[in-house]
Amino acid sequence: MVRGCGLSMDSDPIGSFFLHKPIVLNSFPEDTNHPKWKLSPHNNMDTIPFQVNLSCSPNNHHSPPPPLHNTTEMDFFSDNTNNINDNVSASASNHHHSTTPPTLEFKLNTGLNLLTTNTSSDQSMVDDEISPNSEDRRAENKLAVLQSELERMKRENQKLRDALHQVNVNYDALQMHFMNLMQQKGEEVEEQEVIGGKSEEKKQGESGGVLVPRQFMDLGLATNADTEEPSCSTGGRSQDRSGSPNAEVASKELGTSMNENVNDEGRDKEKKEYGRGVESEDSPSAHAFAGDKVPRFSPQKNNVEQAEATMRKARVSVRARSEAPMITDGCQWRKYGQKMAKGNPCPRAYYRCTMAAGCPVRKQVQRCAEDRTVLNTTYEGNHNHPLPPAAMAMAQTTSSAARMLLSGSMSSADSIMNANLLTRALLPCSSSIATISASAPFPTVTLDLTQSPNPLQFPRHPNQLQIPLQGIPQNFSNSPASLMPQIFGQALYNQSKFSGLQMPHDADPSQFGNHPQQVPPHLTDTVSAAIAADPNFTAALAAAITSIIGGAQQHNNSNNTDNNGNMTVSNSTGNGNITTSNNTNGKQ
DNA sequence: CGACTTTGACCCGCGC
DNA sequence: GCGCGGGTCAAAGTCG
Repeated sequence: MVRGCGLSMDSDPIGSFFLHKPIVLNSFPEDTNHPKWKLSPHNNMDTIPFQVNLSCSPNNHHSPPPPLHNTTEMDFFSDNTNNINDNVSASASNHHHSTTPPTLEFKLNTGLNLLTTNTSSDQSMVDDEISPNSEDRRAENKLAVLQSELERMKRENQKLRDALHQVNVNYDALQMHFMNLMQQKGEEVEEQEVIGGKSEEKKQGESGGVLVPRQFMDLGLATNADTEEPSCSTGGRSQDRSGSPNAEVASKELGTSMNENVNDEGRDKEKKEYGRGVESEDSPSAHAFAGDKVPRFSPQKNNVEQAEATMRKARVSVRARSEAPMITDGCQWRKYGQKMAKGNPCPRAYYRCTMAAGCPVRKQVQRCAEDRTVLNTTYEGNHNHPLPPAAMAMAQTTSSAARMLLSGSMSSADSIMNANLLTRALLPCSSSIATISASAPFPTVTLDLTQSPNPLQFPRHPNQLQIPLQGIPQNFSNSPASLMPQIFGQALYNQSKFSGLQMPHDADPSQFGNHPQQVPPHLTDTVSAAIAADPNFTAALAAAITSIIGGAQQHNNSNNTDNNGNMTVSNSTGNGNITTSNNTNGKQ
């Protein structure tokens, strides 16, 4: 889900991401109790649109929402609000008797002008006790106070920018969430139209299914997604199918028999690559079941399974500079092998995700032969468990982009179309390019986060189209941007979910009957067209990708925000490139 | 003692 | 059929 800001993203996803706390550029003590500082329990659009929950300080991204009226939720107010009266009195007295250094003034809320205006009594007292240079000293004090105030305001401004950035992130995440919900809604309607009462038995199983935490499953479901329904916290739907043990058992049983119709090569290959130890999660039988209950249209069915198999082979590759042996991506990994790969003196390490039993996600880590500082991490598979919250904002926000990008994995025409979509999505804020390759053995998304001033430095396929991203942090090793693989891993799942894009348009609609994740082609085409036609969406998408990565970077890097609230990363010397290589010629 | 890493062996696909 | 390379397994070792 979306990090920080205490935003209630699950409720009122569209209207309420605006700010819970107002941005006020001064911090007079009286403001701390001003109604405009009170958190709005609901997103009241009547409130000033610039309300920001400033609990989203760079160091507080993962903190729970602060309680209402909590004066400490803005750290830069804490100094002023907690002991404001003490500070005022103490400072006032200090300044009557000495030339207090400006450092003490940082804790003084000078909005009261305590040091610059004297009452008649004060003036008389000062005049009685200090030297004739008191006027000069007062002027100096005033100057110091103003300077300190200026500094404080600068800090406040920076924090407000950060908060605004976070709000933008939340907005983008919500927008993506909304898009996903809309797509799923359409999918659901379409499914009902297609299968009619065919799923009655299944629905009974769903109703009695076990509620499985699927808060993040919409993007993170593994290949058992064919029997489980991913959703974006859509409540009932999220538990539909997903937690249904009946459906899962049925899928295994039927899949076993159905699998007999699958070509041996594909089956064996899948079992080899995904079946070991995780048969229940990722068995080809489950996918076989997903297609239909009755074997028919065998060639089309093979196409479906081939598409799904290809999607399961889809990979996400990340190039990043890191001195660490492995980038931190928020997941737990266990090394299960290491090999010397040909053409690279550096060994390739093999890891599998251990965050959940049977998670099929694996990754390979290998240093670049040309540049040992570059770590090449390749992810494969999709998580079958909720991802860390920090990863979910990016996951939800970028999933659609990756989905569009990847949805052309089977069709060169679709590849071009989706590349264009993503390009359109990113170009509004970037001068970058996208890449699509037809020569990779399987669909691969490559995210190049190395500090290459020249995006063409690294070898690419000649038929690649490049989409550099704006604001991708270049120092990847400790950056939450390293969570990007999860995004694309999730997106790969979504891609498989939308593998209907690759299905023949004349395919038997009943094939979708028991494969709720698959959307009939015309629906996804419609959705894609709608997305592509919406400049707001594309702009938001581009901003989301940029700002989320940059926002995550806040933990480790100093970020800057321009006057428009756009995040820039301090080390943005290079370009973050997304390279996708879609196999259009690979074996099917 | 459990989790994790290391590392040699094994399996499989592919090209010749 | 054979060799090569990629990927995985699993026993042994290591670590906290």
